[in-house]
Amino acid sequence: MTETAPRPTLEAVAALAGVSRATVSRVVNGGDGVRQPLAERVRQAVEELGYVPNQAARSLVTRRHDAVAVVVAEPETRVFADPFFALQLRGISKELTAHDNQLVLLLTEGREDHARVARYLAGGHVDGALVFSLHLDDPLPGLIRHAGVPTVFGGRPGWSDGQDGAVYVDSDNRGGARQAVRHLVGLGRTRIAHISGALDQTSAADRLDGFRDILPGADPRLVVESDFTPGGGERAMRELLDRCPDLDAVFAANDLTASGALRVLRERGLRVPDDVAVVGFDDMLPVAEQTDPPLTTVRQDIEGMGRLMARLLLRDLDRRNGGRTAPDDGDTPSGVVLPTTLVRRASA
Amino acid sequence: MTETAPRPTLEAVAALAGVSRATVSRVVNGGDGVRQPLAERVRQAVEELGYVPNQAARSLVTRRHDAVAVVVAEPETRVFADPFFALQLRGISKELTAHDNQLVLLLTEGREDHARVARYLAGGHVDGALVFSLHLDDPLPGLIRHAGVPTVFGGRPGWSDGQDGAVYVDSDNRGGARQAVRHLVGLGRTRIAHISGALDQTSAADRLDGFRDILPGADPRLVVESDFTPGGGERAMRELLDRCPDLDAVFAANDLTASGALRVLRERGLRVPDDVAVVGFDDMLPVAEQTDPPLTTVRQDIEGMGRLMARLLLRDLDRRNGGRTAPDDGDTPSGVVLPTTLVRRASA
DNA sequence: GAGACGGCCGAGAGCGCTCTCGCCCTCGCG
DNA sequence: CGCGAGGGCGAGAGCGCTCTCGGCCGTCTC
Repeated sequence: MTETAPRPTLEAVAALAGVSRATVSRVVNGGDGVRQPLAERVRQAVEELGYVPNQAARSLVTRRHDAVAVVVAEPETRVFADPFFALQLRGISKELTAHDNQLVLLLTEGREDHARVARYLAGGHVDGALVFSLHLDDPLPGLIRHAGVPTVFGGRPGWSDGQDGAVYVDSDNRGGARQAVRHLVGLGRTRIAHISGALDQTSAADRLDGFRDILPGADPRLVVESDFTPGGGERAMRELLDRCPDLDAVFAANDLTASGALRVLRERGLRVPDDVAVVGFDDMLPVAEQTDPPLTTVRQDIEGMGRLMARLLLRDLDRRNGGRTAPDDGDTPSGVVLPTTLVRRASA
Repeated sequence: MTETAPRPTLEAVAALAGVSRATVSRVVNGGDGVRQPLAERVRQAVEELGYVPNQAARSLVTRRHDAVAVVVAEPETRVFADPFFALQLRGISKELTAHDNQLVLLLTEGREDHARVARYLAGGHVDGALVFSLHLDDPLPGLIRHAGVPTVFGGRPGWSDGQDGAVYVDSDNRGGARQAVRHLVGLGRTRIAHISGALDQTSAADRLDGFRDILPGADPRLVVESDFTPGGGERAMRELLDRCPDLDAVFAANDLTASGALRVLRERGLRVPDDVAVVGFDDMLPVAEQTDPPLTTVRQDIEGMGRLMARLLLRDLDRRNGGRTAPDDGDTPSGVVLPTTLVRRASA
């Protein structure tokens, strides 16, 4: 098994088919300008030898790699604790493989990794990058832009360094939050609290903004910043109850936080939704459906976000490449925001 | 920003430093056999031009890619619903980047993807592969072995086609199960049930075997096959209670299953651990710590498994390569099994 | 029927790197 | 002071592919 079978080359195929390398190349890459019978003979030779093009040699001349980096800036373990990231990855993967692109995964653990990633991207090993950077002060987006690699961001990036044209895909966090709060208002709730996520993340900030859109005059004590985790949700819920024992609804920044809040409410003997209505965000199924009671929440299409990111990047890439500079479809928006929907279950 | 800055080549560096390409190459690759001052001059030129080697050109001649594929065979969404896979991936990523290797992620969704993956691996685009294949009847491992790529498996692969020498990393599922059950026995429990995972996965089968090791004469009605999900855990628990209302302990195949079981127990008014003791498996923190009561469970070092897989593969690769055929450290075991530890919390 | 045109195919020049060879220069030793 | 050995460096040959260019032939036009 260890014998290194010397892989057949273009040359070999050409010899077998009795044609030139150029012709084989043409057939392998789409086959334009080669007559039917000849092309067929080449295809047979390819089949017979089990020829697979050497990507390195190809890249060397085409300067394309058909590979895209996915960069996940993750100082915290959090992203791994919920399936959010995995789902996006899946969407990305589907879209990329549908277009014969490879997915190179770069996970960053700390500052020292930033330089490594920047170097890698600048090194031109991949055609583009999909970047997930959650925090406003993250230097990574800046470094990446500087590297000059076509990039699409997952989630609205922070505006910290005035990057105007940054292309990103996000879901409508603000609108989703409005839906949630409006729903609670519609239920007749009047003391509605919000447990936000870490506010150095745009998603958390946007959800808070949505909350404030509907309740501009909300008592500031009804808003607590938390961190998107169940444990954080518990702490925040306790604090809210201490501050305002009479609250009658909670909009949590995500389902995990909501699950923590539910636990505290139960522990304090408060009934959900009778005493306190609870709405989450994400519609993360294993969480939202399994809470007690099942969670009313705002659904976002996570896998769809991933797919869309990949699609935007690929489109950009082949525009630069094959470059039909058609101005009519040239309206790549700098940011695409996906809609959210409210999913009603038992908690509100 | 769109201007394609022509990246500097070895040639350019050589010219600037006033040496030959060969010398620059030597310096870039470790610098043996180049005198100090010259090497320094080269390094400065590299710095000044921002030179980054072209990996494609390099691979073309070295036939190495410094890249490893991670293949996740996942017909089901399940793996994505728990952080298991993400943690392994993280371990793998750390180890690979520490050795300057890239991680190419291949997610497979169905049968048609198998051929694609096999072709990719056989195509020699990567130096090796780390493969996660959960199901016994999965054809992927076979295809991959056939592709002749150095491979390490995550989890003991099924023996379906007598692959003797397959290298794999797994945790001690059987031993861990024994620990769990022994603990329950030590608590004085006598009617101990087991909710297994899907038995076409070796991890589930091994845990069941561990259970039987300790309780060879267990009432067969006390064992129910489930599917590693919370919902499955609920269904299984209901069935167990219907069959044997007098059971006094449950060993669940993983934490997710255990959480479902706990919910049913609470719903039926049974106290944990007073009436029924519950032990899980995995020690998946967001789950195990957040259940009510917190879960006693068997911990496995998931990230460590990932690291180890990567390390074994890399070692194998550079043995084939630099090939110090040292027979003394040549004892690469065909399977490495990592120990598990019992973590006692409140549920048992 | 001749010239022009266009479509197919082959020849050959690289893409940027590594690595083997062999030259030269230096040092050690007789 | 002469000779041999050895280490440092440069020249050059590819790695396997793509792509331009030019030659050939068939077809269309007048």
